[in-house]
Amino acid sequence: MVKRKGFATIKDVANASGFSINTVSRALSGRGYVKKETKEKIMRIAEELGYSRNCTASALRTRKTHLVGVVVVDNSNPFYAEVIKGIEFEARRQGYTIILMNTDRSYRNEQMAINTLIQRRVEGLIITAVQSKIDDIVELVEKRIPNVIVGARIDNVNTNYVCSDDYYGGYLAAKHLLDTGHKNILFLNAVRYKYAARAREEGIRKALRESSNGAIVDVIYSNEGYENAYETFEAYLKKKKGLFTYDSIICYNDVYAFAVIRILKANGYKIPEDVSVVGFDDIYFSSIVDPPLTTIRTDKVKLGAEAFRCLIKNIESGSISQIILPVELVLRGSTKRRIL
Amino acid sequence: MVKRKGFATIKDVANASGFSINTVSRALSGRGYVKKETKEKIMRIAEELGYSRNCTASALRTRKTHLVGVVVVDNSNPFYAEVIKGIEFEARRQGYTIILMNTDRSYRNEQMAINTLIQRRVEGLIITAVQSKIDDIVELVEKRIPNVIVGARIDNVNTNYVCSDDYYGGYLAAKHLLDTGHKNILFLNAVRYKYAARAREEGIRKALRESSNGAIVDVIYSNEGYENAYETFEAYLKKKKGLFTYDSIICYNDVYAFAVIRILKANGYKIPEDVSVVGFDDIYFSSIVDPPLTTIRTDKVKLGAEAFRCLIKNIESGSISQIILPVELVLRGSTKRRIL
DNA sequence: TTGAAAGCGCTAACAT
DNA sequence: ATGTTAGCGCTTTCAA
Repeated sequence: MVKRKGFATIKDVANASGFSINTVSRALSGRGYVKKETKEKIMRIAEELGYSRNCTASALRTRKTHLVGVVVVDNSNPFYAEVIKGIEFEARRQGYTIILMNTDRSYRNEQMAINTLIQRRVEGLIITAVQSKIDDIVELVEKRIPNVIVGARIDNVNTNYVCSDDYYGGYLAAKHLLDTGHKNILFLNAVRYKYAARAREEGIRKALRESSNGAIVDVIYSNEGYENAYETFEAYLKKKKGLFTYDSIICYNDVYAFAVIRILKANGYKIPEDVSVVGFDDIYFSSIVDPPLTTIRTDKVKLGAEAFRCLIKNIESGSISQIILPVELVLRGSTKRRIL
Repeated sequence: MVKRKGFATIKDVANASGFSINTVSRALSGRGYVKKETKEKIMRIAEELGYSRNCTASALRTRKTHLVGVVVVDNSNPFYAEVIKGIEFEARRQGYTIILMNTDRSYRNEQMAINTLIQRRVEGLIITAVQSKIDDIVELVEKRIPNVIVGARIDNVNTNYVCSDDYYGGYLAAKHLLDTGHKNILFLNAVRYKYAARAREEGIRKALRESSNGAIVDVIYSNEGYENAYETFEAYLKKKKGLFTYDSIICYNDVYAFAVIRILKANGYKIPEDVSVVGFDDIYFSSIVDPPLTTIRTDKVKLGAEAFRCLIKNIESGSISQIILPVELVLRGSTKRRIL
């Protein structure tokens, strides 16, 4: 504690204990042989001096930062928030630490974030952003920087991904509505360049093809976020002069569903008596709102934890994992049990 | 790109360009004089070689990691999520990067997190956890590790904090109810060791003292989280045999309010006709639920951004900031406009 | 079982 | 305007 500034170093501990720097290093880092007594003495003195291992230094030497970069659009989005929770939990469990960066939906920010993280020598990246272009991912793969994409399949690039079974989710949502007698479905989808948007739509169409009871589905598209969904659906209703001819709506995600329910209620429609509403994701609040939302659940925390595990596997063995997690239909109050 | 592994270093760039390591360093880091042409040439070659600055190395040398540690209970909690968003945004703007760690409400995890972050030589810590004991904070101050507490005042320790005006928030909430004719208020508070819980309760009591119209307030306490609040309030109602004699409830936060509304509805009470409900925080979903929640708003993103700025100020000048951000009453559908 | 020496990639003095 | 040298704190051969 005599040094002018900062923490004691192994050198300080070496001087104070009479052993060499090397011996101290081995004692404190745990690798290499050190006599038990020696080790104990060194540990004690380190404690006394307030020694704290300098990760920066050891990372430089060993080329292992035990750091993982996490890039998301917005950490406060309830979906991403839970994914991050899963990543952080698993990372901590395995002795890693995560650096979090938001992109605020800007492609440029995404690039800068990736760059920053590489300069910090993270051992890998978990990315949930992927703004339209996949060039950056290709570049990561070329640079041999381990990475995992969360929430989307990227079939033309050979890299890791973890996503939920969006296709089957769409299928389940539509099937439920059809099975309970709904005939006119509106799908308020996200914009089409998103993988999940396409997959969910296809799943829905499949269910319709199978049912062959004359039911129909129409699709409209909205940018993401409550506000955008709200605007889109409100404009749609206005165009139709408030006349809503569908008996059910599937929404791209739960937040879209909240917007839709709000607007429908404001226009005098009862949920689910007049219109059944199905969401996607089952975010935390979906069970709390009134009526509780019927939705396609996907385990977001698991999505994150799984993504981290893939990353580590990729770092350690170079193997590529492409994982699709199961989804399930959660029946709640926003859909009618049976029509007629 | 000839090296067996990893990125090109300034040494590689030096060799390839014919300049010395030092010149390359100055050219690429931007500090120190370099002739314009030289700089351009070096930049070009660095680009060609796929050079990427190694932050680990420069951090070791300069003792500046430009890293900030963020410790929260749970990043997926909507309140903390927005605080984190504010921190991350401001940090990124100022060239810093954040390391995120959850404590899962465990004091032990909190200690381990702080330890890990110190070993990584973060330049400061932003902590929103503070599980009962403040010993850790005291220790940080003693170790001269800059830190900012978010969401609580710690008066007996001389360190930075940023919180919202909980006392006035409580006052506002109660005053609103009293002004609109409510006479019997129940306050579903969090456990008392939380600073915010005590402050809000005191604010409420102040409003009652001022009004002197015979109104009363009773207080019950619940651990945090939707589930806990749900259980507590349900048990309370059951004890009262479903008979609820209050005309209004103030809840420790919005999530508590959601639980309360859910239970009251289930017991046949109409909100706000039978019971007015006020929350705290104004999290994102409070405007979306039905009825939209009257609540005391605090700018959570700003809370985070402000916390980061305090931290930097503390790092750079050693000055201590203790900031209390204003709150405001947001009137929505969960409270009656006037009784009688 | 311990120590000496070299070096990870970078920057800061100091010299030229 | 550029180069030389030393060293941040740690780990890793290689010796002893």
